[in-house]
Amino acid sequence: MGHSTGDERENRALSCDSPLSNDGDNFLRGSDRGVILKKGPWTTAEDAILIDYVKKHGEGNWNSVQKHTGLSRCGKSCRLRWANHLRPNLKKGAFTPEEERLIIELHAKMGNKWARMAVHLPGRTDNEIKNYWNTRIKRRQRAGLPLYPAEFFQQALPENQQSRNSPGIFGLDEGCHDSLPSHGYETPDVMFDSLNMLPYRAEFPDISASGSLVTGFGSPQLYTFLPQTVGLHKLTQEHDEQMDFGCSAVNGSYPFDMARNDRCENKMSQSYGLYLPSDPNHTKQLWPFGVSPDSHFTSNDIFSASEPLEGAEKLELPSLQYQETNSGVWGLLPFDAAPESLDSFIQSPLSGTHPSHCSSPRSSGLLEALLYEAKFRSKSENQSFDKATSSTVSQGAMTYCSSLKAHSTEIKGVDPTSPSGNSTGSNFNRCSPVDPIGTAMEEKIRASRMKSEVVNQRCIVILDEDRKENLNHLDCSPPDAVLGSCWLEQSGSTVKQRGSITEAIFLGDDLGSELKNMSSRTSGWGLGSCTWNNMPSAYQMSDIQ
DNA sequence: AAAGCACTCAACCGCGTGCAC
DNA sequence: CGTGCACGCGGTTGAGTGCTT
Repeated sequence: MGHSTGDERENRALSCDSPLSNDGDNFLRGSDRGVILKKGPWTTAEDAILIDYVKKHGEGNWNSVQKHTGLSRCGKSCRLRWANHLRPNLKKGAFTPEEERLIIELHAKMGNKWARMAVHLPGRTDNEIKNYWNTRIKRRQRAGLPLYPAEFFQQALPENQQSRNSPGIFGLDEGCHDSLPSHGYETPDVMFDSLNMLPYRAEFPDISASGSLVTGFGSPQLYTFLPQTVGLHKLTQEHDEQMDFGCSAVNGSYPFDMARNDRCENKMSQSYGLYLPSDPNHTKQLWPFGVSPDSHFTSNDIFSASEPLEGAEKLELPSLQYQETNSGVWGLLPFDAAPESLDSFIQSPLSGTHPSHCSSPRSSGLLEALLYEAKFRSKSENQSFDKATSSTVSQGAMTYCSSLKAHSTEIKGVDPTSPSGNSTGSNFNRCSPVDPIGTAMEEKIRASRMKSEVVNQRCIVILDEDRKENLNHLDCSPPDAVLGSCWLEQSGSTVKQRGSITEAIFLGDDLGSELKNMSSRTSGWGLGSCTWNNMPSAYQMSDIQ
C-alpha cells in the first residue's frame, strides 16, 4: 500500500533509545552529538544510503550507520528498515495459501513469536507475519469465523483419529471449531510438521495477547493444554484469542473454541503455562502421559483409557481453563459424574443439563485426562502399580495438571446444581487448602488411590509441600477450591506422597489477592501455572470426602 | 464527488537480553 | 557486580489507501 517512502511524511520525529531531545515535530536531536535524527517513512535516497552502507560494512553496528553515512536515522530505525524492506531475498506481496497455512500452524505452535515464525517463512519478516496475523484475527473475528479453520484440524488429525473421534481432538464442532490457542506463550510446541502434531514442550505463557485481541475480546488470552487421551499424544494450546469456555468441558465441549462468537460469550480468561523445571531451557520434547516418540505408542495406537501407561518419567502437564458458558463462571470439571459414566464422558457428550451453545460429543482434554486416569487407576489397581518396583516411581504414571483461573466473584456464581458449580463449591469443602498436605489428606489420597472406582470425583489434589506454610497462612474460607496435583510415589502396592507440588491453583473467595501474591512469590509466572518436578506420577484425588 | 469508515502496513516504542567494560 | 550499549522482539501507532454510502 501506500506506505512506501512518502517523502511528504518523512519528517516525523523519531525517538530512539539514545537520548534525544525533541527538536520540533519531525526531528529529534541527539543530545550527545547534536545530530538531528529523522523519523517516519524512508525515502529512496535514504534506502540507497543504507543499502550502500550494509554492502560495505555488513549488517550490525547499526548505530554507526549515522556516523558513517550521515544518514539522519538512528540505528534502530536503520536495522528495522534493512530487516523489513531492504535486505535481499525479501519476498514481497501477499502471502501464498501455503504460507498462510504455515503461519497458522506456526502460530498454533509458537504463539506470538513472530521472529521465530519468520524463520520458517523465508523472505518474510516478523513484522509482516505479525501484521498479517493481526489482520487475519480481526477479519475472522468480524466474520465470526474460527481462527483456525476446521479443515486445518482435520488435516492435522491422523486418519484414525479423525475416524474414531471425529470431529477430532480439538472438538471442532460445527460452529465450535475455533480453537487452537495461541497465546502468547510459546508453549506447547505443538508440532504441525507434516500435519502431525507432536507433543509440545510448554514454555511460559506470554500473558499479553496481541493488542487487537485483547482489545477486541476484552479479555486476556487464555491458554489451554489438553492431554490427548484418546488415540493421540497431542497437545495443543490456546492463546492469543479468547477461548470460549462456553464450549468447555463443563458443557461437553472442548475448551478450544476461542473464537468470539455470540454463542459463547467471552469472559475473563487467563493464561497459564507449564514446563518442566528439570528442563529449564524447555528444550526437551515432552510427551503427554509419558509417551515418548519412541515409546510403544504409535500414531496408530489408541491411547486406551483402559490401559495403563508405563515409562512415564517426565510429563508435560496440561492446564485447563474453562468457563461456564452462561454464567461466565470459572468452574471445575463435572466431577459429579457417576463412575460408570466415565467412559461415556470420554466418548459422549456430557449431561444435557448444562446448556451448551457449542455442545460437543467429547469432553475437554483435561476431563478426558481426569476420566482416563480415574479409569486407568481403577483398572490398573492391581496391575501396573503393583508391578512397580520399590525404586521405580515411574511405572504406570500418568500425569496431568489443571489450572483454573481464580475469580472469586465468578466462582460465586456457579450454579450449585450444575456439575461444575457443584464441584466448585464442594471441591473446596473437601479439599481445603488450609491444610493441603496434612495427614488426613494423605489418607484421603491413599484411600482414593485404593478405590477401584472413581466415585464422585471432587478435585485434583492440591498439595504443595514447599508452599505448605504459605498455604496455611491463607485465610481460606469456603466455598473455595484448590486445584492442582500432588506427586505421589509409588512403592509396591502403596502410594505415598512423595514430593512437592510447586504450584497450586486456587479458586474461591478471599484467595484472589493472597494467592496472586503467593503465586508471584512462589512461581514467578503467575497464578495458575504449574511447575512439575521430575516426579513420576500425580494422583488425582477422587472422592475426597 | 465527497465524506466516512475500515483496512493495511511501515515505522515507532518500550522492554528484555546479552555482552563488554 | 554494576553500568552502559547494542540489538532483537513484540506491541502499538498512525498515515495512506480503498471501499462503501
